[in-house]
Amino acid sequence: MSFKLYNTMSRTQEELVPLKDSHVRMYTCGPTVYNYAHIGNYRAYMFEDLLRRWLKYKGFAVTQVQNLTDVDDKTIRGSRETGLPLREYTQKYKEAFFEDLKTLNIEPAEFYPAATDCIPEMIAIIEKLFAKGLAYKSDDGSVYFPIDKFPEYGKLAHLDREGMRAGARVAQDEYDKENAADFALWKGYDKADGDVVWDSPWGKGRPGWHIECSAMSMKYLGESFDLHTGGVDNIFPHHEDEIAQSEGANGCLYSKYWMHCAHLQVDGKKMSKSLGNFYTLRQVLEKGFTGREIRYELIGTHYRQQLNFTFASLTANRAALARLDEFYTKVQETIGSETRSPKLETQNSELETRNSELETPLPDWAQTLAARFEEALDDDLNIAGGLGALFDGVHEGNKALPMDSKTALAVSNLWKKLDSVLGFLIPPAAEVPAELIEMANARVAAKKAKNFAEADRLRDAITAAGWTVQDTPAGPKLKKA
RNA sequence: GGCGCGAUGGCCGAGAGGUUAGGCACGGGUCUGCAAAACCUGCCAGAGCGGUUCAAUUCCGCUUCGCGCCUCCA
Repeated sequence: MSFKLYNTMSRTQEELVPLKDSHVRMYTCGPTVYNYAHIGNYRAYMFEDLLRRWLKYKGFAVTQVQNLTDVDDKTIRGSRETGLPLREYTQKYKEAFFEDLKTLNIEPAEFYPAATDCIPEMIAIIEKLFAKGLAYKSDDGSVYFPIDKFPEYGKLAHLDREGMRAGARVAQDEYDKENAADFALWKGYDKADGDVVWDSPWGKGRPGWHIECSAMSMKYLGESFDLHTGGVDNIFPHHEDEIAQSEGANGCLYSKYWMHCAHLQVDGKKMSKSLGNFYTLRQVLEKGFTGREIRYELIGTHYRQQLNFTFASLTANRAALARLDEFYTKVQETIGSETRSPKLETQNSELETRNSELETPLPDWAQTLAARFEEALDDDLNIAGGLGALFDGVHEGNKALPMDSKTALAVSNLWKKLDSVLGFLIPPAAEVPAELIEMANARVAAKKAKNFAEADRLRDAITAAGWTVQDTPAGPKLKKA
């Protein structure tokens, strides 16, 4: 089955066919590193993560570039307010961004170029545009792109220039531009920029916002690449302007497909500081939720649908994850129970090798799960359909327990395969403190002696320590509550 | 004003022109010292009004409501 995606450019679903072989080159708009990124930012990065993981699952080679915007109004303001040099100021937030990606188990892209490292490439594009008459310099030293000279301007956003008038907040006091809608390629030096300044053939200044993405994508992916993604808000003007600059300069197609992620809302409202519903990832973690739980929340709604983020659903997701973990743990125990020996690890990996050699077939229910999952994800990343298949599979899998160890191993391998897409399926190994194990064992002894009061007391103590104990045929099982 | 998206059960959220989505929560049962988990089972749907059709929650139109973009916000 082929992967179908919704292309913003055509406003229809299309089959993904890379420009070259089975190699997908994708560019994803990254963070502006002026602050800790908020959960809305991560919703978009999560969508891109699911996309890249699905492409790899489908057998495509993926080269992903995600930029770091480290020079713009906000980073400059932050750097001036804190009295730190721009590079030093943004460094902190760059590092925080990478930490957050780890927390959410987002796979790293192949390249994370910073805007300030690609200034020469940006200048080169602007020079090309000058040569083609697609750039002009204004009196204040800025360089603009004349959109009237690019007839296809508006093709992505489906904006016709006539409709852009009434009601739109087009700044009328932007002097120096030939047309109010022309956008800046280069911003002439302003005193407010302090020491944030570069030389260029047309004078001192700094790059415009849009040009950085054109420069960085071209540098790593070539003049034409396969897939460009971002938040819906980027469609206009950012991506429209990227197309104008890039196609204007190169005279060839910029990106074959465009995918855009809808916004996240909190409690049904647009997230904003004034409404008090604005959260960085770190703030949600501080409320006691794990990266894995937040990942589940952010990935679980189709990317083109607004995601309503609530703490209630985050809590509900915890129970759903526990259900998945319960099943996975039982499967692991089944594998372990028939390979009990001091060299458990070795045996397991041997078994695993043997399994792949012999290709122990998956039971019917697991094959159905995999097929339904793939069908759903192939349909423009229908994650809800995929999760439905997963939970149906868990239901059937629970019924199929106990299973023999070879089957369990095959199921376990399927789980690992699916986890390469979902990134939350394999539960984190929890280290059980020794004294809790002792308490659990003491409780078993108390139960044998029919001293149920003592057994309950021990269970309460374990609960108070933040764990739960379950009685299973294989003995007591401790889980983090 | 222009462009676009959406409205499903207590909550979250899919697919399909006639056949169980799924998750969370809740009710009953099996198992268990009691629990937990698991299993069985129940429960509650598709904004409103028209139209097409043998049949629509699913297609079309209108209305209402919500949301996004319209110059640097993912």
